[in-house]
Amino acid sequence: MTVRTRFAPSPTGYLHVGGARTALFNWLFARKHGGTFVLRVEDTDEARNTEEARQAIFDGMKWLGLDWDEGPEKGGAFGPYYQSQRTAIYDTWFEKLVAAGRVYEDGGAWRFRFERQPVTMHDLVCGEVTIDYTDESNTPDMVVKRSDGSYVFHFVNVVDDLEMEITHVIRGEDHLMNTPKHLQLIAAFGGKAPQYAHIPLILNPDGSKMSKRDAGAAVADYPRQGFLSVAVVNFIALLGWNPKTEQEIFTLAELVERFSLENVNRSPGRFDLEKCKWVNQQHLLDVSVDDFAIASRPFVEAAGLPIPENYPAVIAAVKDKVRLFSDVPAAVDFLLKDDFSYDEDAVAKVRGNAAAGGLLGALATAFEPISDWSADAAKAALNETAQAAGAKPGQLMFPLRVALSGRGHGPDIGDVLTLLGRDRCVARVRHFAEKLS
RNA sequence: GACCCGUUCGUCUAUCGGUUAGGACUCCAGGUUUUCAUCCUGGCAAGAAGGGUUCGACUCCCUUACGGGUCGCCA
Repeated sequence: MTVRTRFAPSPTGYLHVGGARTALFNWLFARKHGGTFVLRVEDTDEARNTEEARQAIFDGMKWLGLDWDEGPEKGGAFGPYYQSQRTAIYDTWFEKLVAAGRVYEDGGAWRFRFERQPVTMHDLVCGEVTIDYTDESNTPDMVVKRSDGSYVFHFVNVVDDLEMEITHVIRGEDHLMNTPKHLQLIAAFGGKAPQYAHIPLILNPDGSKMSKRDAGAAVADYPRQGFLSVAVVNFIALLGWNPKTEQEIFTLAELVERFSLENVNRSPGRFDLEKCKWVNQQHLLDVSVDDFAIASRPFVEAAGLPIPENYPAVIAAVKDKVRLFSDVPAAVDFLLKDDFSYDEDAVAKVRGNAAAGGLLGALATAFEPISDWSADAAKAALNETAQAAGAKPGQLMFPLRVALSGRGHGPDIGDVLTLLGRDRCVARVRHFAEKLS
């Protein structure tokens, strides 16, 4: 049996992390087993569907790297993949229910008559769960066809999973209580039920349900914030699933190799943006300087900073010090423009050393005549200046850093010296020395 | 309210009856780096509560509490 999974979003809003993770697990499971991953658009709610939402979902999946084998833009033997285009198919399946006497009219709508008995499901994640359908007041017969002739979710979802020969339905736990309904429908059709796996939901940091407007909820925000898609995938994969190793940073291929439904957790997880950023930083370490420069450039431009010719060299100096591409502008601004601001705490720290001003003044003078400027030449000058004043070279490093960058943290001083060039270094050191006095 | 699912450091998690309850993020302290970051070392920090079962329970059972989910002519 070939594995066939599907992701079936309704285009009523942007792709959020919960949906993305559902898509991811389906994708991973299909890839892991050499199966087929289907994308099906559940656009039966005409009032709420929008073209923008549909596009946002496609864009989100593409950004995450979750390519589908069948579905919109791709085709396949089980199309069409928009439910709004499958009415004729639903009509024939509905007739089966009519013929079997399992539906009855109620107020213009058609209800499916449940078998009044306990329904047991064997969920790949939740295990065996039994819901009692004996009491009709708790489980009223469900509407499958609305009075306007359209079909409801439960019906089309089940029909399509059958029609498209879906073998594994991996979906959010919010669907667990729907499953008996679906099982009853499948039984009425005489169909073979897919295997179900209900995965726990993702919560906000405070434990509340994560929904729209919550920080980190929209997948589209991640590229805007400068996340790498592989990092986001890595992070959400580990939220509710664990690979049973202490390794935490994975490539897509490694996730595929290790993924299994048995290791999906049962309890909902909270979304920790800090850890997500850390995961991103770890992945950033593997990005080449050139790729990093290309990816970070839009963020730097958006901040209104000029892009110098030696931009890749600038990036090389800060690459390993940022967690997101969006951190880059603030990390490089002093390298790209002269009117940067000084961090008051760092300046105060330098003022704590009464000799700093004089030393920096002397340093500027020592820098000035260097014709063959380099980090080594500058450092040699720094050592001489310090020795001449009877100070340790190390004492000058921090003041120099603040003089050149305006802050106490940043790239390697040697890199800064090189990138800035002699004249700017002299000017900045002199200016800062005067500022101190 | 009824019905389902769940509950290990603040967060993500390991443990599948016997462990000093391990790792990661965050935070703190040292070390390395003449500077910053990386990195290394160390530290803080957990089995919701109460009953059982057992020689022995985080692990199995029950109850309670708490959290989440579902109860639509939404999906």
